[in-house]
Amino acid sequence: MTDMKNKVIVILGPTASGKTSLGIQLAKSLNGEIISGDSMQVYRGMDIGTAKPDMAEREGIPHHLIDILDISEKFSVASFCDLATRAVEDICSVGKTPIIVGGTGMYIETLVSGRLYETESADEDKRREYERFAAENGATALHARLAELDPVSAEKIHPNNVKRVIRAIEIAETGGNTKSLLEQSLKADKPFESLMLYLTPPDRETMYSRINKRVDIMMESGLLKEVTELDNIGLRNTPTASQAIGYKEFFPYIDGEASLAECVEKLKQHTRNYAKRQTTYFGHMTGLIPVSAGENSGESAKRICEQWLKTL
RNA sequence: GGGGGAAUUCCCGAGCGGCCAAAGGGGGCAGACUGUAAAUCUGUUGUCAGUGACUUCGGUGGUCCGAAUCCACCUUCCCCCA
Repeated sequence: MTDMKNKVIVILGPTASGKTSLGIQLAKSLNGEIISGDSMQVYRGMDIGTAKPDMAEREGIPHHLIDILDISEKFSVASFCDLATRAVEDICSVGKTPIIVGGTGMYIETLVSGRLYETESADEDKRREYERFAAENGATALHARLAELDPVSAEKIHPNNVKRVIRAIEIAETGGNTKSLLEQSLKADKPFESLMLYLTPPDRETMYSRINKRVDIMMESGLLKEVTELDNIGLRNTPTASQAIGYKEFFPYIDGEASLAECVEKLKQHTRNYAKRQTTYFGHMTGLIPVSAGENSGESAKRICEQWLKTL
């Protein structure tokens, strides 16, 4: 018997597609535990806006990677992969099935493929310096610097995408290697076997109206209060949490620069845009098993999972 | 009742005789994505058998080789004086 890899089930899909409840359903019937694959649910206090399942909804199923950070803390793919990998091991070690549920495509793809490589972590001061450089001399000038250090990456990254340009420069300058070389030499070593269920979105119109409705419900549930309280403790100056959709949209209202209705509208729009971006992202991922969200999506998903878990 | 201003492509908004299917922004649609990813960025957006043709700039009729741009009338809206 060789070293058998752990098996994990992954559920992904755009926002408001029903991932959370499907995950819990599966966890119940497959003796599983949930690992959240979401970049924002990790933050304590961000509940309503991130559509975090509350205790009742969780139905006693243990959830990992939820409420593990203070909003002031930074989160990234790297930390996610780290923590998620550990969670998978823990869950498997007690004979249970890990079920990763989330919509952050990049996090999940990176985790599952095991393709994250080691390199120096980010230097915030350096980043700010580059940002200033780009602001003063133009994005093209910064891109030109990348072209000298790593022409292959420069070719692939659009000059206007300053964030990515900076990251590539960062790698080239600190790692003694370049982003493109790392990408090339990368041998994806999967940390575990995974079955990826993709909750296919309904037609655009339905998806959007579902999103709009969900935002209205969030408002009724006290989203504004949640945002205001978090803003009082510095949300808008946090490195990662401040980016969350469902929060930043209200800053103009809090500052008296826009009406509540306008902010809610923006929030709906951003959520719709986000959902679209997610579907684009999932669209290029391979190995996804489409599951249409519906009444018996739980049943069919369950059957697929059971069968897969039986195989070696 | 008198005087003045405005009507532009899905929306806002430039254009003020040819270089205008019409700037710019928004929205929509499509896409990229390897340590900020709920972020960041790109393309596209009148129609069609698409280096070209055709229909658009409130309506109708004029002027002109030529009009979104000028004139007349009509419709609607806004402002000022009554």
